[in-house]
Amino acid sequence: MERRNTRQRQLVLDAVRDLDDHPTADEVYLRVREKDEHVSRGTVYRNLHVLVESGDIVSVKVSGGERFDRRSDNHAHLVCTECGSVKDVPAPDVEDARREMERAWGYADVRTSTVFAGVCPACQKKSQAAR
Amino acid sequence: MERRNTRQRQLVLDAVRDLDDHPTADEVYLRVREKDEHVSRGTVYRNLHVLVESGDIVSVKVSGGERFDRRSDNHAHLVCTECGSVKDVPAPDVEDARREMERAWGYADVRTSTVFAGVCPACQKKSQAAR
DNA sequence: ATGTGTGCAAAATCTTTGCAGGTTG
DNA sequence: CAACCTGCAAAGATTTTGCACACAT
Repeated sequence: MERRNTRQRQLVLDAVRDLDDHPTADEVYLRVREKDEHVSRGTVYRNLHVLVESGDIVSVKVSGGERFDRRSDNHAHLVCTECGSVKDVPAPDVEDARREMERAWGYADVRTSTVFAGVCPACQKKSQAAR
Repeated sequence: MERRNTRQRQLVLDAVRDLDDHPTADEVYLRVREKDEHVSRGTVYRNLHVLVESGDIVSVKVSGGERFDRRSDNHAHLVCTECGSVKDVPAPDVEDARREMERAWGYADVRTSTVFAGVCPACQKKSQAAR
């Protein structure tokens, strides 16, 4: 159960922090590889899980798959359903509701994730042009 | 672009509505197969996408993959990070924030998804017992 | 020392797609 | 009949895992 500090784990954490555009697992892998040719995909996946588990990073599920993000309680995500881009936005306050999950249903350690999904301005233009 | 009403599409829609425990694509497939042996996985996946696109059903992304749900604007989801169960809960009001996404960033057709994640009572007991 | 973590590659999942033929409106 | 849609199976994409060795504590 002890958590060790390996170079690879640090590289994965750094990669997620450096890439602040919500990278996919594979993008993290590629970034890590820039620093060290020998790190394997398996290691990156394993460490992403460990880091999410420990709360050092956050996993964001959107259409198109799983993305990772540096920890930050106070933002939500705004994703474009056309191009898949993910944008940080201020989080709405759902603290009351969150507490209610713990109180009313007895869940522990409840975390909140708010995702807004729509069509970004660029993609609106694009689909207009296509018409 | 015309939308046709095929037996298979109806079966998929019915399956999602019948299974009200937020089925995975594969669970929908299995359910459909109970009614008709010959429907293929490809067809189920294709129709799930079509139905999400048209708003007849909703896709819920949680740890562990994509789930589907009958349309229902006024609920959020409470998922257990241990067993993966998904529960419907009343949605917190984030309408102001949602509108702000459209106003401030120019996104169109913005939809909201709120997901709470924690450990359900049953899983809390389990991990206590394991100690 | 000891048990975590790693690299590698294979395996397991899960989802998409090409194609030939069937169906809907 | 002209789109659409389907079944099948193969291909793609993504993630997990077994194993032997390496390394942090």
